Amino acid sequence: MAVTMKDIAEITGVSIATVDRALKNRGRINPDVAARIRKVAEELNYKTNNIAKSLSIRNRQLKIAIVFHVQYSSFFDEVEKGIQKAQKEIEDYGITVQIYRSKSFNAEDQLKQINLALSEGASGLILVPIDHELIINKIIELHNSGFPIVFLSNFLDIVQTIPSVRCDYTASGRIAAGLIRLLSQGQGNVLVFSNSFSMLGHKHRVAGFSDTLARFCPDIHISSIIELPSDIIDTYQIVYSALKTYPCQYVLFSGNSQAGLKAIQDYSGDIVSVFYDLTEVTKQALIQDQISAVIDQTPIHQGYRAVMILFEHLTTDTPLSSDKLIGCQILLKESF
Amino acid sequence: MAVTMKDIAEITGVSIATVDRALKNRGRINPDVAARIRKVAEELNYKTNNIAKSLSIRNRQLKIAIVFHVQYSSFFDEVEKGIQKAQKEIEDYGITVQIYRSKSFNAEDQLKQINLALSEGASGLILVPIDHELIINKIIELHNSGFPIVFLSNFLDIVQTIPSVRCDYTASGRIAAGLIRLLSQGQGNVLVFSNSFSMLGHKHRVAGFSDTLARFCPDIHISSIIELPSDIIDTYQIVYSALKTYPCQYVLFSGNSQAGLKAIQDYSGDIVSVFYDLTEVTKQALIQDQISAVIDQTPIHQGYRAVMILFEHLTTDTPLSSDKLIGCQILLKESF
DNA sequence: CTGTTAGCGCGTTCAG
DNA sequence: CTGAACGCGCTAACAG
Repeated sequence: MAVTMKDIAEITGVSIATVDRALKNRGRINPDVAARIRKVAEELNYKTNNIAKSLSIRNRQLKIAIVFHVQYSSFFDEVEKGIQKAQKEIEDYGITVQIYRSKSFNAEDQLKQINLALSEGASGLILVPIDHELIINKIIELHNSGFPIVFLSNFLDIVQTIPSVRCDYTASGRIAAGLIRLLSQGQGNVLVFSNSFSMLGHKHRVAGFSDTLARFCPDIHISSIIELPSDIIDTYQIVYSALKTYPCQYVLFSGNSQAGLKAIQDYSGDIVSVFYDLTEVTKQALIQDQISAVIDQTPIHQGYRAVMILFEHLTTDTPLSSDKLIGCQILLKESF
Repeated sequence: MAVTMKDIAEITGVSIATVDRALKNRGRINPDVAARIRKVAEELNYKTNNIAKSLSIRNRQLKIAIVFHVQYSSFFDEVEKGIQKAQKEIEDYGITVQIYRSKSFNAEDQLKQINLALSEGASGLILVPIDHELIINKIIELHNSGFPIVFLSNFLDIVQTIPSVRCDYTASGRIAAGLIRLLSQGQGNVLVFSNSFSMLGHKHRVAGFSDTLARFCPDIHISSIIELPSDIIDTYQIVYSALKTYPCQYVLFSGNSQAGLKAIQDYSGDIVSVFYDLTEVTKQALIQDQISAVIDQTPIHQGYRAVMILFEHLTTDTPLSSDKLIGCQILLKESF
């Protein structure tokens, strides 16, 4: 049996409340008896029982707010599934989870959503931060006041002390390089498409890709790196013309996969491609041999982890510290 | 706020104890009031709060016993890490976890360990079952008496109603086929090594592999399928001589990786290989380009899930039903 | 500075 | 057949 506060109270001959004060540093206690209690607790290896604790603190009405940076995205739709899974697991603890969505990449609106969440009693924030002064300032303000924040899928290198639950972007770039290596037998030209570099992770990913290629495959050349917009039509046109401009046998694609896929098909060259992110579109393309591999960032897992980390922090005394990097997965048509 | 038994008691004008009897079918209750209570509970969407429940039932001293089929294996060493992770998560619920190990593939000893576990008060059993009459009979006996059992990493097709937490073996075979397809450009001979077919999963895996190859890659031929013993020296010799006997460019290997790797190196042909299971040995081989890819069955995850499933069953009223298939992962040297 | 008490939601006696 | 009362381990408000 694990040792309880009651045990310690009996041993030290004080009341449970005093043990509580000593162990949780709630002040108003004689330093000597506090020290004695702490010593006994240490010796007996006392650990607070978090499930009992949570039962008791449920009247605090803890609330986790999640603020997205867009109204909709297929990726964040999956993230949300993970959030819901976590929500179910923690609802018995009396903790509420609510999602707020800002207009796409609109910093002012995201700020508004953050404030809304706060006014609605959020006790912690999970945020897909837009890289903008307004947001950064707000984050710093909250963070300095001790308000718990967790970044999700994205991060800001300005605020290093806030943990971020996201894909290991560099690793996902490396793995893409590995796949291109296998597919190409070490020779040829790759054309790289990436979505917005205003999302820091995408920069890291491309860097991971090109560094690894340079290291292991000196005979594979990157014919160009093209940054993609969020608009689907624009994406199509940019991809299509890039394919004409930069001849290549291989494509690494991250962006709107529907547009990318269509452009590659319309171009009708002999192209072997690796896409990021599993969606119905990429899955079907994989199965139909239009894509050779998909690298998935397991968005469900990301959403789940983010909520659970904040939950643990709010409910126990786990500090919110380092980034939680989520591994990514290689998928082939045989994976289904 | 979620609705509690107290709420229902107040609404229906009975005591909490009566609500309890009605909702948990504990008998000794007037059918009419029971029906009324159940109706209200239904309407209010009452769900029992499992964390409160667990606090209350902790004096039952629930104990999860895990019985392995070997004393040691690198794979089950990883499985154990997952078990320990789960153990930490559930210790606040007052649940004990204990591991028993039988002598390698020794059914009599495994039976002894099972009985030991039971005599030491196990309330549920996680088992890596040895495919032997002694074990099967014991399992059936326990299962029929309603004792909760979960299979781990292995399964027996005789006892279909016992859930099994394990790799999706067929899928892992398919994925191997996919990797060989990519590596070979669809042409060549593969030599397949598998560990004992007395473990049912291995049969399924090879079937998944050859079926998929036949379907997608008619020009890749399986030169032979070799069953491997557990002894490391024997493995080495069998692999070595198989390589001489069956010329091939590709190898799919599941077994003692140290022996397999050494045999392939000593043979010194030009062989591209895919290995199952990530260990320090296969990881290093991957990094040093001796192996092209590793398919990992995420043993940690398996151990973790098995414990959590049994935990949930014991602590809530989740039925123990269908198999939980764990996906496997493709690893390249760029994955590290 | 310290102890008593109530309560979180549920399970379980023990009276009635 | 039903209800009051206690306990699981911890927090918190209130006396003292």
